[in-house]
Amino acid sequence: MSVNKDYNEKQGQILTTAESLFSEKGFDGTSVRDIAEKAGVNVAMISYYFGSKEKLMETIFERRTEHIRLRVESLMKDDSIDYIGKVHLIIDEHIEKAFSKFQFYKLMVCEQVINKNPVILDIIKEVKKRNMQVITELIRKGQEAGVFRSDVDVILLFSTMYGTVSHMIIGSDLYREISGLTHLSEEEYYQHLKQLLSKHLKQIFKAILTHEA
Amino acid sequence: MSVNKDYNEKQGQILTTAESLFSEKGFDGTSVRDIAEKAGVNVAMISYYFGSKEKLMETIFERRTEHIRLRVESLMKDDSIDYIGKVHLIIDEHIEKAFSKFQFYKLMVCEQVINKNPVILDIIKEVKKRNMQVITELIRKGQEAGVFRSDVDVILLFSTMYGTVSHMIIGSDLYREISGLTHLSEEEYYQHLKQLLSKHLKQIFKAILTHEA
Amino acid sequence: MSVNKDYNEKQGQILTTAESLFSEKGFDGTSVRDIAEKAGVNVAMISYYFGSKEKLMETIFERRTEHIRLRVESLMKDDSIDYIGKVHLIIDEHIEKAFSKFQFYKLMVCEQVINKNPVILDIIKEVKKRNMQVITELIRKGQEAGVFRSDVDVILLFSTMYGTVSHMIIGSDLYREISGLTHLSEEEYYQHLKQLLSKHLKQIFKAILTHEA
Amino acid sequence: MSVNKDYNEKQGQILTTAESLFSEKGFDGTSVRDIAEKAGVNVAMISYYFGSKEKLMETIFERRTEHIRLRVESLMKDDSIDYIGKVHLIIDEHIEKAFSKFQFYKLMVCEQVINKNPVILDIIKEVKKRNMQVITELIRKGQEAGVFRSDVDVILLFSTMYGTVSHMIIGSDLYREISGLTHLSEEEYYQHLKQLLSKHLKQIFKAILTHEA
DNA sequence: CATGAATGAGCGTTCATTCAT
DNA sequence: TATGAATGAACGCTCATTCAT
Repeated sequence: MSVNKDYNEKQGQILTTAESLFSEKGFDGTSVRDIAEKAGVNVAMISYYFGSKEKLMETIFERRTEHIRLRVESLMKDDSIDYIGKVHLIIDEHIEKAFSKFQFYKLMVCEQVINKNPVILDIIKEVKKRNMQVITELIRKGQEAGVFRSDVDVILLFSTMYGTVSHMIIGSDLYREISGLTHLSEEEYYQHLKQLLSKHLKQIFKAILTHEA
Repeated sequence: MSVNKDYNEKQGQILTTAESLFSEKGFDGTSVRDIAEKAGVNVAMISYYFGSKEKLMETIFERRTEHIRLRVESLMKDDSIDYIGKVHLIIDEHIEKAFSKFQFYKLMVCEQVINKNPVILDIIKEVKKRNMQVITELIRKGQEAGVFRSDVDVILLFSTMYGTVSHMIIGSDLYREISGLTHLSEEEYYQHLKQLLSKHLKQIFKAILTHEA
Repeated sequence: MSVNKDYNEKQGQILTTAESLFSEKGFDGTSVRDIAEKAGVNVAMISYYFGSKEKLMETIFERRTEHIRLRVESLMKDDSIDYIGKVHLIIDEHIEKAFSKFQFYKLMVCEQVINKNPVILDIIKEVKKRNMQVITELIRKGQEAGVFRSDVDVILLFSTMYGTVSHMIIGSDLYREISGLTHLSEEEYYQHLKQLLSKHLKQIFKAILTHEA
Repeated sequence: MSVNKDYNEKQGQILTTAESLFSEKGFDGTSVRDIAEKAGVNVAMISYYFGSKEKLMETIFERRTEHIRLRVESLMKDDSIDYIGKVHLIIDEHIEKAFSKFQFYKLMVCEQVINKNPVILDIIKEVKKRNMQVITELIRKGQEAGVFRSDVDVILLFSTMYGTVSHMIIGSDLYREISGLTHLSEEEYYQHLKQLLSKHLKQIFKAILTHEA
């Protein structure tokens, strides 16, 4: 099922380093020398292993595709969880994934904006479609069960979930400053954010999906 | 009141072209020769007018600062509009601004991610703080009037507004495809999106701000 | 007799500023913008007044030609001064001229090395030949009078005079440091140097020109 | 003992070519493309090997430092050579070194004038101090032995040696023309000059250092 | 299998100069 | 007469990539 190849230690090192640097300085703002140096490998090794800088970027996305994909499918079928509970699962999984690989999520946002590389764009589109299908299906069932309202725009709901989380991650520095939480470590502040976001999004989803407030 | 200088025709041409290219290909992915060629000016003219590529970018942001800033302040004082009405004004103004300068909004998202240039980051932070203050003030008054709930997190609300709109603009291609609206022109699709977003965000704000659904 | 044109105030300002900058940073290391800015004139004015940066340099040399030229000719004919006295006059005049326009002398040294501009080289050659003729003539007369030795190489003598003085001017910083005279102002140190050089060169000339020590 | 690194063939080729071009056209008057073309290497190779144009210049000076340094130290201790003989050794060694690397000596003169690069200036100062110490020590011993006069200014003597030789090298074209020796090759003329300079400087040193003429 | 050496292409910038006014 | 605006050319340098070993 997985398209992920196995990467040896050096390849993994390069991928992780590149992901980090691309996310911090952008694709064009990062040189292969930067990556090679920080990853402790030879410059030529990047072309050698991945073919080119572009292919390296694509490999980063391929490697993380698995991660972006919502994994709640099996739980969806679990009848012991109600529809709102399943929505909560989705929200929490998304938040968890986004914050655990926040550098990659930043990178993904930029790549969508710049959309220079069609391969990457396809990967992003594919996984987004996939995730939307999961949600669409859940909402459809909820609607059939009479739990969810019939006039729900999944795209908008999806955008709010992705958009709000992305925006918080991207602007976390500013919001930490405004919140006066500069005394927290990044890790602590992220834990705090995750809780806030979870509650916030659940409130929004409930309001939009259900008949009552 | 405005800090904007006046730009002559060529300067304006360069600024608009650069904004467009930076937004499409990123700052580092755009060369000054790209800009010069597309703007129909000499390469040297960019340094001549703006000092450097970086300064050009900063000038783009300075020029648009005015635009990003919410201008509803005066309407806020208009007693003939109720609190929810004022919230709607804010939402619609933000959507209108974002879509009318969508390239700049994309650029702004990427610059926040990459955050290489502190001058630009400061501009973004400043205007975001400013806009949040407007909203905070309105909500505070609404709370005093007993119209709005007391447990409102403005940052989260703000992030949802900005994040949802940004996300729709960034992913508009994908969502147009999924919606099956590829027959619409970009302009027509954007009009459609704006309406959807307006309704969507108003629903969310109402749910979060007010006591009833 | 003089080929010097009259320069208006701005032209003089440009010439003096350029002479100083060329001497400090070299011809190619100085931009016309540097000169214009420091001289407080428009950039275009340099081309306007002097035709080009090269012509400006040539004009600097033309203006100073008069200054480099030894002016002892009339004194040479004064029978009340003996031959050694006349040699002393030459030495002191050269030292005085070199130190009073030390920036130009530095510039002259560099231009001889770089010898890119034939016009300037010609100017230098002409005035050097002229000055050597004065000395040659004096020495010839001194030889005829039996005061000076017959085996004198004027070129070598000339080189020692010019070379020693140039070298002291060029390396004055180092020599001031070595001499432990850093407490003196440049002006004071130059006065000191001039006296030392005068005595030193007179000693050398006497040794080489005359029969006794 | 030597701080000189070993330079491979291409590095040596670049260094020699650059030294020649810098000496002929000045540092700022020489482009890295000039050097690369004349040295038969790629432009990028200069940055690749030396880091920058400036560093290349510094490397040229580092490479020649060894050469400038007077190497008579061992001979100084040879008791079979008298003090005047040792002075002659110094003079001849200096002349030999200067003429064998005359391009570098020209370069050194210009760099002292322009003194833009402190690294290079330090190298020059260091080696000059070093060489002056050698001479100072010799003269001191000669004075103790009663051979040399007590009132000797080493700086002036040093300046005369360096200055005269430099001046002859810089103005060799003019002096060859005046001497009517244009039929000689540069090599032949230099041999001739070296002999003249040797005799001339020895005569000067003798006059200044010793009690008799 | 891995890499140091090397390179053509392109980068952002500065240059001396021109020209319309 | 004097100058702000503008420019083609060249600058030093970095880039991703190739290739012999």
